[in-house]
Amino acid sequence: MQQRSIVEASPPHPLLVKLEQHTKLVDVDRDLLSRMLTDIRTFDGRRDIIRVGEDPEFVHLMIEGWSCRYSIVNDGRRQITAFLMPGDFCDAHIVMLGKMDHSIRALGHARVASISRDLMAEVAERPSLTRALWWASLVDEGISRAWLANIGRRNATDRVAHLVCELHARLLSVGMGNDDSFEMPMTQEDLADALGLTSVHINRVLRLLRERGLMTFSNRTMVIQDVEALKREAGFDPRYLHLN
Amino acid sequence: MQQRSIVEASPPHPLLVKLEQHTKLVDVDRDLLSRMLTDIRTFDGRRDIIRVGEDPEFVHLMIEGWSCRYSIVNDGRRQITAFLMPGDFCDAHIVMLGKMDHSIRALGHARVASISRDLMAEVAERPSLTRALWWASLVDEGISRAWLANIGRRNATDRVAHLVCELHARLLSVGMGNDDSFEMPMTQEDLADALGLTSVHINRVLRLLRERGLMTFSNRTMVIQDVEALKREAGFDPRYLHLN
DNA sequence: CGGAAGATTGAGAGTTCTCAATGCCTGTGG
DNA sequence: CCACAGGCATTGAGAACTCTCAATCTTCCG
Repeated sequence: MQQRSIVEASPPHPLLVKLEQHTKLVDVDRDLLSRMLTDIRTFDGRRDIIRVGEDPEFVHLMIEGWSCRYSIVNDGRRQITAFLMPGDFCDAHIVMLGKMDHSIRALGHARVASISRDLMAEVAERPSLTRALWWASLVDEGISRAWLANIGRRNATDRVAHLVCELHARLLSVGMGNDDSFEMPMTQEDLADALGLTSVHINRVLRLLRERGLMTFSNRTMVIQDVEALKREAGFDPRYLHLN
Repeated sequence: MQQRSIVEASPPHPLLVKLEQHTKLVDVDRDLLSRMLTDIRTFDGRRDIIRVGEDPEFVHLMIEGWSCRYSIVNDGRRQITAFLMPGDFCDAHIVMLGKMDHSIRALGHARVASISRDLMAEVAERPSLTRALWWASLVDEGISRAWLANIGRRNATDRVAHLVCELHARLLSVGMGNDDSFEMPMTQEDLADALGLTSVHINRVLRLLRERGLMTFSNRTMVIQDVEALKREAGFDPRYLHLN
């Protein structure tokens, strides 16, 4: 019972919060999910979790901290195509596709669960979980499309604002972060590589947003001073996140 | 046998070619797939097949011609997030996600199959088909990431070159197009909206590529004069398409 | 304390955009 | 069969946004 109370005292795991938004899970499902969280590895800043071309033995799931998907284009420049936070799968697709077509790297301190293919097969037996994971994968696809619109059709300031709104909404949806601030281990260069800009320009844009009283980013902490104004600036419409 | 020879004379359906690349299908599967192709609607240029916010009764599948996914950002500008060709599903995800978070529009003359939810449920009963459709959806996700890298980290010329290489490879993979040319109903404005550029700039880039002897686009026909040089220019690495 | 990574700022260059005019092609109605 | 309208393509000129290069400052960590 002590164990139980400790469990109840700590907030529910982001993965659970996320999946239960749209799928009713029963105890069998929860047990299976908790077995996914047993084999956990720690990565410290800027180390690759998986590299392009690999066919990893395990499926990886973010437990704590952040990571990013990225690709290197031919001239050596990097594009970050997703930020992953607790509850996000790194490579559920690898079961189908074989080799990774991009890499995944930890940002700051991160803990990642390794899930054996056998266990994933067990998960696939349960329709409720299959549906839940499929749903999560489709939301990721929606996020990817939203990033395309962001990079393709917004100026630098609005891109930053939009990304911040998204990360804030996603954190809240897994029971993390705070009404008006959150921790974010990215460097300005990471933001640049995610938004199709340079770190120098990101720096100027952050200053502008700070001067306009919209948000402040320093010491790995994002403080949103005026949530509504920031959303308005970014043209942020959260429907693509398919939250409840 | 006459029937047979007619079937053999006409090229196999793009959807079959696509799915059989990675999944062994049996006759039951093929029958089911052919039942998906019975209810076909025709769309003529620039008409929406599905609109953002809708929860369509049918799932849509491209049979002939092209369409695009697109979103409108707050200031009215458009971002195309995917080009769909025969064999591509428009909205398989709608079964899970509910409302559309983007719209889909026909480009030029297009024929689209409407598939009832009942039939989709039947499809979902067959693991081979489920796997095949899931695989297709994951490839779409990979394409989306490749577009992010393209828009975020390549200059205008290389973006156009990369897109052309991709469309060419995808057409070949479903048994369409030609070794060095293909039909493409997009306007220069469509290309611009897909690549995060303006139509004026697309025009200049097309001229440049033409003058350099790499490719020519006119009268809705793309002619690739030097395939290898174009791939080199674009830094095109087709692994993200997961072809065999 | 020293070194390395990251943040900040300035100045000038470059790519892409905007605005605007013109040309081309196609389908339609007289 | 021709004139015309509308959509699309093409070109020029100047403006705007973002990049590059480079120096300096700050923070973090061993």
